[in-house]
Amino acid sequence: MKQAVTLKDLARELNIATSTVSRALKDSPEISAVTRARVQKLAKELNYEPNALALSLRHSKTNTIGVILPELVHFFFSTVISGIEDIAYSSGYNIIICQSNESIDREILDTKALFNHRVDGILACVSRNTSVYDHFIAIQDKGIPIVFFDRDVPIDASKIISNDFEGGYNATKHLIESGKTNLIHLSGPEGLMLSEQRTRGFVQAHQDLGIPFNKEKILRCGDEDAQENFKIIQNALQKGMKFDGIFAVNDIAAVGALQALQAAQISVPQEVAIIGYSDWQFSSFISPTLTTIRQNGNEMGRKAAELLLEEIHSKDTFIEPKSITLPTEIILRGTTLNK
Amino acid sequence: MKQAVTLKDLARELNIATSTVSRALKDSPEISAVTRARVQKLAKELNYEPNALALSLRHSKTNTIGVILPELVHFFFSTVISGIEDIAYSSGYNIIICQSNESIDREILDTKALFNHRVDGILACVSRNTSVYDHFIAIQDKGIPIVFFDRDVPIDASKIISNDFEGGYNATKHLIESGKTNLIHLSGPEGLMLSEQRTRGFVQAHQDLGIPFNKEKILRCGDEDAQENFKIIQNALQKGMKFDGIFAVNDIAAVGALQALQAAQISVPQEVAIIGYSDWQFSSFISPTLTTIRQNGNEMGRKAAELLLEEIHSKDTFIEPKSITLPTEIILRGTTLNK
DNA sequence: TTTATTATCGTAATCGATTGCATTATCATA
DNA sequence: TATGATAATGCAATCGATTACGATAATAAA
Repeated sequence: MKQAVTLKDLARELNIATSTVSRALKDSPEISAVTRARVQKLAKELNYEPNALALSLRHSKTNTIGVILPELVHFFFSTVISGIEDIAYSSGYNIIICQSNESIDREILDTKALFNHRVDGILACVSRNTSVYDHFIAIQDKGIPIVFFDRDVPIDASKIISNDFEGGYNATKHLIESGKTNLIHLSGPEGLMLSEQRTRGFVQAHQDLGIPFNKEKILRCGDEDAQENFKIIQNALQKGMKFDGIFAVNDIAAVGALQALQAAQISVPQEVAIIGYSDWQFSSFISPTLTTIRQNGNEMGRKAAELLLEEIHSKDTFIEPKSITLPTEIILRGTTLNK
Repeated sequence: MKQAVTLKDLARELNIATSTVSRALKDSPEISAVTRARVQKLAKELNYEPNALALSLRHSKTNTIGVILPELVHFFFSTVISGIEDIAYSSGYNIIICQSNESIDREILDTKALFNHRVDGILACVSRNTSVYDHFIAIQDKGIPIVFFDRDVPIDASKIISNDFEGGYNATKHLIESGKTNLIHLSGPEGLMLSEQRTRGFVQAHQDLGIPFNKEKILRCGDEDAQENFKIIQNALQKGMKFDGIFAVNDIAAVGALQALQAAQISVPQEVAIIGYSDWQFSSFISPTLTTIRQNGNEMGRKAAELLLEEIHSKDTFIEPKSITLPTEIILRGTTLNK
């Protein structure tokens, strides 16, 4: 096991100063062509690679960005990461990934770890349980730019989120316009702004289109768990609840609902239509195929990374935080009547 | 925007040497209790955090491990990463992730970048197009341990792979034992050892169970693309090919096949049974639910990380490379007859 | 009182690279 | 033959921390 080759090694070998080696390697005109050639030849021979740590320390620049997100095993988030990675890579940045597992404690440790690693910036999607934001503000105060994505936060920073209100609104509107007027909504966890926005869209669409609405139409479904939602719908059916359309806060919940309906011999979409959210990979595989709202995760990741890099590169001059809202797209498939 | 607080800042403020500050912060008995208290108090006040870069440079230890894999948007890989992250986190390590996008060039750059960042070790799943391994060997030679996962490589290093032969064998055996004897196999890309192993299992099961076999039964399906496999099966049907069971190299291919059969009004599993591979999330959602071979990605990630950490911690004393083969599990569902 | 001992803290080298500022050598010009 | 200009290279500080070693002072022992 050899130790890595350093500038000093090259210098010793050639009997010159490390500063000369350093300059020669970057083709500085200060160094004679002969010396430059000798240095570069030896560097190639010994397979010299500069120590990024030393460079980072010297320049106070790591060319690394940190990413904090709630979960890795999640289709949407994986597409976001992929988008981030694309942009980061093509700009010469590496990414350090931390998953908070929806834990605020973990999130706090992650921000600290990323700061200690002196990442040049952070991309974060806060955990579902985050209600204080001091750990992010502390980081910002130390001059590290942060861009938030997917989940909105009450912090003065750039953020890029999906238009969840619009998504919820259009999903609901689509159901209503296809003739369904007695809708229920499987809503996400309380306090998660994103799911509350979708719910708000659900309510607003009712009002705008003159469809009566009451709170009983909202069933809280908590986690992304098909089984749980299966039971919720099964329960509702047993209680004799009447409805002809379901707007689920995500595709997993929609699948649970679909299966409950199928188990109860209720035809989809004829008797009950279903629309999900996020366009998971499986949504075009199941039968009937799932109508859903697509959020472009890759795009979100790319935009977030671009925004962050912009802030990093202009760290000196103050940059006004931007808020970007990405539009959603409705994907019409088999679980709704598409007239 | 404040600059980060350094030891020197604390030292200047208290009018003592940085070495004293350093020792005081780690409760060294060399430092008087009074001084210790003063230092620690100020450190807390100013929110001092040690610069991990400087520490890494000093100790030649970054507490970071690099991960190279072909793709992020992939259920199996995301579970592997999650497993890696679990172990890494609980051991105080961060992970830097690079996706090669199945490109050897990209992979080479990634290994270089990770080396330059002086990661303490690397976990790698080689790209599908990797046939030379110099870039990995170069890294090894510099004393950085590498553990390979999922895809086998002809390198003297620890590796942890799934028993693809067993998986292919059991999948085929299951089909045969459920009464299907005229099977076809949608195989993965040529040269990818993992898919060749599955194919080998397919062939071996035929031999062991006395079922005639010929090469026409193997249809190469290349990528993980439902559409492509839809067409392959559609084509086969149009050509009048006869079969009563399909073993697909992955669940995506299996879904494509399933849809082609459904489009042709062929009942699954009565007329044709299907078994996939990997147990993607959607496989229990589709209809009929997909019988498949489960590989425990999380487990693979955890084991790989554990193996790597072991090598990192005993970097001085030579450690014999280990090869771990993880067993697979067959998940019986609706697309096969389960007697 | 003197020496030994201990408690406490500072000095300086180090990790690997960069870079402003000498320094030396060479050559041309006055 | 000085002298100034220029080319080529070396010295040393720096980034932020650690740590072996040295230094000082106070206290204890002789």
